[in-house]
Amino acid sequence: MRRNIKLLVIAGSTASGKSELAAKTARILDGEIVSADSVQVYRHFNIGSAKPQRILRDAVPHHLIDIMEPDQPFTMWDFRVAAQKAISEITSRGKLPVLVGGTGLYLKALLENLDGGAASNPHTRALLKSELEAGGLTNLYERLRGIDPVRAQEIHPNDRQRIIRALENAQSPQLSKKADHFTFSQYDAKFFVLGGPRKPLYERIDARVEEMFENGWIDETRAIVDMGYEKKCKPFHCVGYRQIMLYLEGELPKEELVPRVQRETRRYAKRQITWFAKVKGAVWLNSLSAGEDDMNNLADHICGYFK
RNA sequence: GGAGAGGUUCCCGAGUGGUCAAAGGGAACAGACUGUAAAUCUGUCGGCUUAUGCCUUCGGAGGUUCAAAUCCUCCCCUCUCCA
Repeated sequence: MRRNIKLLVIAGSTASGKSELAAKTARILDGEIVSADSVQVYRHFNIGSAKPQRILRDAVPHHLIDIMEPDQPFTMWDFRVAAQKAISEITSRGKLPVLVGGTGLYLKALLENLDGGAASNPHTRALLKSELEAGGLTNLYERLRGIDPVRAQEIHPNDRQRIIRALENAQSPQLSKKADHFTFSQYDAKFFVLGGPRKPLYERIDARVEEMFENGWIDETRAIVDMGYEKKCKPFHCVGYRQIMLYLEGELPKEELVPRVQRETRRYAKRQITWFAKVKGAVWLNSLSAGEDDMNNLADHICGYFK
């Protein structure tokens, strides 16, 4: 099998400067960007997901942004399929695919060809959720132990989300197994992680969150609600939108909103960093020194790997 | 000036003689991660070359006791009410 599709991956935590740097390098290398971001796929969630600015998007083609409505489910599997498609289109044009994003699982699903098990089934999931409410988590966990003790071993008894998924998977008929899963990656990816010292990163996050609120994040959220989307829609549950929803419902005082979102964003960044720290062969670059010249240098540095 | 209430480990807050390095929550730090992943979950959280061990800690200084965050004395500070 071919393993020759070259890929540039630029990962990193929120506010690490991925989008900007990716656009720069993509322009130099004649590439197109494929976003690996679980929230940017959703339309209308613009400010809070820090979608790349218009200027960047006009300068370089971006894929997998604004492809879903807020009430549509989108999973790591959907990402893998969509990204593979986008990548093959890009390469067929003779361009370099530049994966950019902070969603570690998505990147992994694509790069390592995770097979993911049975397709998620809204019906069984709903059933399991009602069972959870009726019988408690422990019962579900015990059941999982009976059906798939190996998987149960890997999951913590408190992890309701994974327990439900594991049961959903275990209870599904085998036919749902994907036939086309690869045993090795078809991609030859060069993986970069943007970041830097924790302190400046956190300062940057705090400042950016504040800026987002100044840019009308609350109004944007309210507008999406007014469009008729229910709060159970997935993107409403991510960092920031979630807290804004609480505020709009009167559950969170206004003066606590911004600090709260800043804190959650910092935590999110930490989780991302923890995730990327495990990626083998990744090259870490300090992107926090901020200056325009520094960014250009970084871009040149990255491009050096593709000559 | 008088009457009450209170000062506990980074914060909030339990604890009124031993089972207390001290519940619980928060914050912080670290980690996990195969179809919700910006999600979900876990661990650590006074110090010590890591121990059924030692040392330091519950406003301060003394005292009682085999033993005190817990009892007594004095002092300092905070809050509420009355003047």
